[in-house]
Formats: sequence, C-alpha cells, structure tokens
Amino acid sequence: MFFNINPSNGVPVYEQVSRQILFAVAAGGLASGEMIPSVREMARQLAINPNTVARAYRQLQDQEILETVRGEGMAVAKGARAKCKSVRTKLIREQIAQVLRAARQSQLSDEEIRKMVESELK
Amino acid sequence: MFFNINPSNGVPVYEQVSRQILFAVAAGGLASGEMIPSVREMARQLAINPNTVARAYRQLQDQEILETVRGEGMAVAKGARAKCKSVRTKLIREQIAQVLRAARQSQLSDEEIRKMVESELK
Amino acid sequence: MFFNINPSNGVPVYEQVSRQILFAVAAGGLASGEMIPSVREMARQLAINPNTVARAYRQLQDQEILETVRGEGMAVAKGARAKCKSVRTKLIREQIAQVLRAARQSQLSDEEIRKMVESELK
Amino acid sequence: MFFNINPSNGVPVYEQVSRQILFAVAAGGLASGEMIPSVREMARQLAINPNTVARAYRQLQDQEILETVRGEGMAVAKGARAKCKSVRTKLIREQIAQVLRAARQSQLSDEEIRKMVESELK
DNA sequence: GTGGTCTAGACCACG
DNA sequence: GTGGTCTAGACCACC
Repeated sequence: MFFNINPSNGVPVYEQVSRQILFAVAAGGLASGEMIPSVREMARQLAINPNTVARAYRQLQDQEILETVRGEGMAVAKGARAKCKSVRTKLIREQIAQVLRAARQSQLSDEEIRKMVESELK
Repeated sequence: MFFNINPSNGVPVYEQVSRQILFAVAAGGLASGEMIPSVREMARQLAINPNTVARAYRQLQDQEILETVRGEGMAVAKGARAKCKSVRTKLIREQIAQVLRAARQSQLSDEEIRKMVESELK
Repeated sequence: MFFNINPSNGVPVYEQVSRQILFAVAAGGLASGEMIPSVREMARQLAINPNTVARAYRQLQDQEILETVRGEGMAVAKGARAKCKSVRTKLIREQIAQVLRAARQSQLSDEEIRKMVESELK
Repeated sequence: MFFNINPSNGVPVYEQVSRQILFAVAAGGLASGEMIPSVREMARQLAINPNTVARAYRQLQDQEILETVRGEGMAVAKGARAKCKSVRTKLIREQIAQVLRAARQSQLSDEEIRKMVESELK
C-alpha cells in the first residue's frame, strides 16, 4: 500500500484514507475478495491513530465496498470495483460541476473557462 | 442586495457573504464609492448573526475592496473592480487546478476530464 | 427528549440513540427544521460520552435525516419524516423476514408461527 | 452435512454451526446415537477453523444434545430430538417476542404488524 | 456556545 | 491476532 497522508490538508485524514482505498479498488490495484491491511497495521504504516483508520474502513463498509470477515479482518467486497468506479466518477463530476457553477456565477464566459481548464491541464 | 445564504452548506457563512459581495463588485453591480448596507442592516436582511457580517466586511477591508467612511459606514474602494476581477479569476483558477489534480489522482485521462467538463458546461 | 439507553443490551449505544431519534421523527415528535439537543447536552442527559452521541448524529446525517446548521447545532432535515417512516418500516420488515426465515428453516409450519405471533401480541 | 456458513454475517460462526446441527436433530435428519463428523473433518468440510467447530460441539454437549463416545468421537445423545425441538421453539419464540417489542416501540399497530407478518409469510 | 476531527487507551467477542 | 464499541480529553473553525 502506497498511501500518502497529509494531516494538515483541510481534507480529513479518514477521508484521505478511504478515498485512496476507493481509488485503488477502482483502478484494480485491490481485487474483490482480497484482504486489506488490518486497522492496526494500516495505522502503524500511516503513523496515525487506529480509530481514524477504523473510521475510514467503516465508511467503506457502509458503502458495501469493504466487508468484515469475522475474526480475520476486512476484505474487498464483490462488485466493489464497479461501485468504486462509479463513485469515483460521481465525486469528480460533482466537484467539476461545483467549480463551473462558481465560475459562471462570477460571470466568466464558457470560452474563458475552457481556456483555464486547458492551461491547468498543461 | 440579492444574496443567498445557506448555513448548512459546508462553505462558511462569512465566506458566502464576502464572496458574493466580491463577485457583485467584479460584475459591476456595485460601483466604486457606492455605500454598502450597514453590518446590522445586512445581518437583518440575510437573517444571520451581525458578527458574521462584520467578519465578511473585515475580510474585504483587509483586501482593500471595502473602505470605511468615517461616520457613514463602508463603501466600495477605488480600484476595487479590477482587484475583484483578478481575485475572482485567481479563486476560480485555484479551484479548477485542485479539481483537476483530484481527477488525475483518480486515474482519469485528460480526455475523460475534458469530456466531463464539456458535458457539465452543457 | 425521553430516551432510554441500556448500555448492556447487545445493541450498540449509538444505535439506540439514532434509532430512537429516527422513531421520534417518524412518529412526528420531532418536526422538520426543529433543532435537536446539542451533542454535549444530549450526552449529559443520557450520561454517555459525547463522541457516542456524535456518532449517532453523524449516522443520521449520512441518511439525510439530520443536517448541521453551522455554529448552531443540528436540525431535522426536510423530508425527514417520510424517510424515517420508510426506514422504520423497512427495519421492522427485515427483522420479521429474518425471524420467519429462521422459523421456517427450523421446520415450523405457518400455522404454528402464526400462533406464536398471536400469543406474543397478547 | 449440508451446512452453509457465512463468516461476514453478523451471526458468530460457531453459532451458525451449532444452530444448524440443532435444527438438523430437531428435524430428524440426525438420529439419536448417530455419530457426527469429527471436529477436524467438519472444519475441513466447512473451511473454517477447528477451534470454531470445537466450540460449537462443546456448546451442544453442554446442552446434552451431543455426547462423547470414548475413542470414537461424538454422537447425538438420547432424547436429543425432543430437547432440540423445545430449544428450537424457545429460540424462535424469543426472537419473535423481540421483534414484536421493537415493532411496537416504533409505534406500529398490531394490525400493521399482522399484515407485515402475513405478507412475509407470502 | 456549536459540530468535527483526532488521539489515546480500555474492554469485548470472535477465530 | 481481528474488528467493534466506548470513554476521555484535546484542538479546530464557526457563529
């Protein structure tokens, strides 16, 4: 697992964790049925509190992306990849929509917006 | 003033206020030298706490977009419009950059991103 | 608020809290827009830890039954009543289905099951 | 033995095992005196931990539903069938009572409850 | 004052 | 060993 956590980032740590797992599943780096590192192990690797990891895992469990295997740990649920892909797309889409709304509200023309996007895509 | 405030929105209320004033100036709806409603009046109209309005005004004052007129209240500063336009553009630019970073981190290709932007621009 | 918490009940405390709020909304005891007691206040009344209350509230917020009003507290979201009613019914329905499945799996006839239900309804 | 074990099910695995044996005896699928598979054999078949099977067997032994036969293994005890039937009934009865309590607490009328039960009985 | 996040440490049932 | 729950106490931004 190669996760980067930035604790002073505005984005909550548990969100960073769950999002990176979600993206990893969406990208195929974590397959259905595969076990993920235990709460304690992940906490140790990321140098954060186990409760924070547990919260991230719980969030994914609520979305049926992870499932607990009693006494063993947590595994990627079946059908998780499709779900993660769609969630990922929806997340990005929402963010884009939000920015574009702000941009328009501030009277930028579509052409100006496009130019900004292109210049940021480099 | 036709501002919409949404207190259960994620965005701090004082931010919503100051941003909407900033955008109004940038768009020419508020001209240099024009007086803006008093803290109390604005608070009454928006049904929010006067402290919150004061904070928004203070923030704009720090950016030299508003200025106090002794004994009268606050007015839009000289040169505010140009400043607001540039701030507005920088704000939007930053937001776009941030979203694009997130999109890339989640493994979307530039082409997919462009398509999403276009579809959201409708 | 007249909530009963039983900490040694099998059912997690945060679940008891969120369920009782959900039922109160479903029953009309808490109307949309109404503020609910603050995390700290509720924790004090129930003599439990604020974090536990916060978890219950968060759970309801994820279901869009509660919403946070910045700096003020949490309020019952609009449309919450209908949602609570349907969730409540679904919860009960699931439990009933589960029990009936168990009953049938253990070879009880429908008639015997009906008799048990009636006798328990007293 | 045709048992289904689901480790990500909420119900402890050892409970699932012991309950399914209990039901099998109650239903007559396992007669008094009949040997049941050894701990190891059962564990192999169900692909679970032998300790878990042992715990299930021990539980049934405590209820005098299974008994050890020196040097041979475990067998269904004399009088087990009647006992299993009564345990089974008690279990179901308790579950029904519990659900009905929950249903009432959530303000459903007896009539509504009956309707739900009937609809779930199909 | 409010909720939100994070840490720390404890206890539990389960396998 | 695993996850789940709960407590306690700290810090933050916001109103």
